[in-house]
Amino acid sequence: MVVAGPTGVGKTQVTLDLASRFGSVIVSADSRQIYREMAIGTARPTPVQRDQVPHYLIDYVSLSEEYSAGRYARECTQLLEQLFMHHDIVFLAGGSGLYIRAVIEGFDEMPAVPGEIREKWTRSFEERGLAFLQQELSLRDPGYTTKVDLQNPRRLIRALSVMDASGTSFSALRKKHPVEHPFEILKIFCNLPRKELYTRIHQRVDEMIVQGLVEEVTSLLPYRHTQAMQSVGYREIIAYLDGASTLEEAIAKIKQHTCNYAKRQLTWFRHQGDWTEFNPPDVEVIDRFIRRKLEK
RNA sequence: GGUACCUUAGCUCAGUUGGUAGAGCACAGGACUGAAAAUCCUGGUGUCCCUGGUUCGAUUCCUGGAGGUACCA
Repeated sequence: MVVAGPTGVGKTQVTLDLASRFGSVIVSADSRQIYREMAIGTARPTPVQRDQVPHYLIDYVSLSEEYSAGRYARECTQLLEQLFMHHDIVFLAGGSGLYIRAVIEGFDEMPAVPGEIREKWTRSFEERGLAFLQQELSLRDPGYTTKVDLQNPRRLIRALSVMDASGTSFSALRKKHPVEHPFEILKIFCNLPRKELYTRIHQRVDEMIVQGLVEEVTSLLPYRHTQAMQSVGYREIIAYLDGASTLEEAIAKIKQHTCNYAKRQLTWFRHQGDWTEFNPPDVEVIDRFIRRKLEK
């Protein structure tokens, strides 16, 4: 069972309810809850919730480690194999669309890119601009030029880095071979009316502050330059701690940016695969849906 | 009370040597195979504070008024 949905929609509670009903376990598909040090700002399930149902891939790596969708795809797939030896049903739940897709559809094998190579290309971008990257790409992999978003430096840096590390063209590595899974996949999408979702997000941000988000971010300042710390909720509090904004401004920004993020998630899932949509409080409805599918 | 400056898109502001205007953010839509809570793309007619005046024509210049900011009393 894959449970996805925008941030703040109530996935955690629904998945918890469902998993306990089916005597199952939960594997997180969340690119930020995976970090041990981040709890409040990522709305990680509480210790109480984690006592009710076993959770995996939460609280899993340290901020000092590099993590990636590729590593997630590998480790999650391996984990699922193990879990299915003891369980008929496993819940994969989260909002990181790419992570979920990487597991469901598989990720092409690509060589690891040493940090220095990416840094090298990042520097070229900063010093010589986007046009330079575009030019390099059209020299090394003209075919990919028609597929990538040429305006997006991240994509160009990624492709050029992989080619540097592998010596092969990026297109040649991007085979998009679908994977075969030894299990059935049922996709459940949690959604709410936009307004209601945004209201929930606002409330949740206020709760995070009460729970001590500022203190959490303060304690993580040594990691401020990591990618994970650029997440919504963290970067704004860092700006506040730097004196670049007031707390009120930071909170308003977090609310806004979280809503922006939720919208991006909705766009992703709307166009990525066939999801059956539900309203999160309707555990009964989802339960019936799952049982009907299981009978077949 | 006096002097100076400000009043333009939901917000912060730019601009028009007088021919009714534009950025960022917001908001909406979209992309995205290893940094993905990231990154990127597309979409802007709004009594240009109000009132008279000058002018073929004023948001732009002038008069008066309202609100704001700073300084002086």
